[in-house]
Amino acid sequence: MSVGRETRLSAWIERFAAHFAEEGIPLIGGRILGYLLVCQPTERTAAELSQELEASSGSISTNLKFLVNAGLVTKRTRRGRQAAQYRINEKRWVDLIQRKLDALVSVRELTEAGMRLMSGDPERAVRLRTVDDLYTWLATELPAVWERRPSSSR
Amino acid sequence: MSVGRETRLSAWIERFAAHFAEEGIPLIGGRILGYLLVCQPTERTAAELSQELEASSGSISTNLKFLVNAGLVTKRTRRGRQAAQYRINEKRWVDLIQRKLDALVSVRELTEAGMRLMSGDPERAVRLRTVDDLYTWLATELPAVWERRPSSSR
DNA sequence: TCGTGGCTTCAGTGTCGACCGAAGTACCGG
DNA sequence: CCGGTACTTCGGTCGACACTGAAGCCACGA
Repeated sequence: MSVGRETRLSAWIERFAAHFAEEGIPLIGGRILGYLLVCQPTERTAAELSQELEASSGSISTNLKFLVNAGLVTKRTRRGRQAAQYRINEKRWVDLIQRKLDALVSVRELTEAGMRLMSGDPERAVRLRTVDDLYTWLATELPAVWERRPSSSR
Repeated sequence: MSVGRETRLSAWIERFAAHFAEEGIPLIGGRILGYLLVCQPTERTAAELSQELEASSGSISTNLKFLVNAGLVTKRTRRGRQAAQYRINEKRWVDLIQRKLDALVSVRELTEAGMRLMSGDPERAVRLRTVDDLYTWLATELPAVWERRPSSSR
C-alpha cells in the first residue's frame, strides 16, 4: 500500500524546515515556509497553520511576524472579525539568498581592516593577505553574477 | 595618547571572532583563527593560545581539534616533551567558502524533490517553481564562477 | 457598553551548546 | 619505574533560545 501525496508532502516539509533550521531559522518558521509553498488553497489563517503544523498559537504568531517582517510571507487582513490570511511571497526568496551572499562578501571588510592594521609589515601580513585576496575576488565576482540573474529587476 | 598596534589587533580579532560566531563557529575557535592569522611568530603552542586568548586549556584543545579537523589549522608535533605547534593553514580557507556555497546550492535538491511530488499539478506547483528556478540558476552559475577563480587548483 | 473571536505578549519550561577546570591519559627523559 | 609535562576528556555550570499556553489586548458586531 502506497503512501498518500499529502503524507509525503508533510515529510518533505519536515526536511525543508530541518535544512533551514541549520541556518538559524526556527523549526516552526521553516515548517510554515514549506507548508505555504505547497498548500492548497494557497492562503491559510494562523489558526489553520497552528492545527496543521501542530504548533502553539504563540509560536505561529511569533514566527509569522518574523517571516512577514522578512518579506517572505504576506499578511492579508479582511474586514470584520474574519481572521487574516497568510500566503507565501515567493518573489522575495531572492532577498534571502542575497542576504546570504552579502554576509559572505562582508567578511572582506574585516580582512581589509586587518590588512590596514598590518601595513608596514608585509611579511607578517602574508597569511591574512591570502584570505583577503580570496574575499576581494568574491566581492568582485559575486555581485556581477547577481546582475546577470534572469529578471534581476533591482 | 595613541593605542598600540597589538591592542588594536586584539580588538580586530574580537570582531573577527564575533562575525564567525554568528555563522556557528564557537567564539574561542574564531579567536584562534584570527590570532593565528596575525601573530608573530606564526606558530603557537596550545598553552600560549590559552594564555593569550584567556581561554581554558580544555576550550583551546576542543577548538583546536575542530579547526585542525576542518583543515584550517595545522598541528606540528615535535619530538621529546616539546609542545606541539599550531599555525594557520590559510590555503584551506577556500574550503570554508566552498562549503558555504555548497550549502546554498544544496537547497536545490530539496526544491527538486518537492517539484517531483507536485508533478501532475502544475498550478499548485507555481510557488515552489519560482523558488526552484532560483536555486537551479544558482546551481548552474556558482560552480562556473568557482572554476574561474584564480589558481583554482582543484 | 458588553461580548466574542483573533492575535499578540509574556512568564515559565526544557533543551542545547559553549565554556571551565579538574581529573585522567599518554608520553618521554632520566 | 618514576616524575613531569602536554594534551584530552568529562562532569558541571551558565546563558541563549525555541516553544508552550494562558493572560491580555484590540477590533468589531450587537
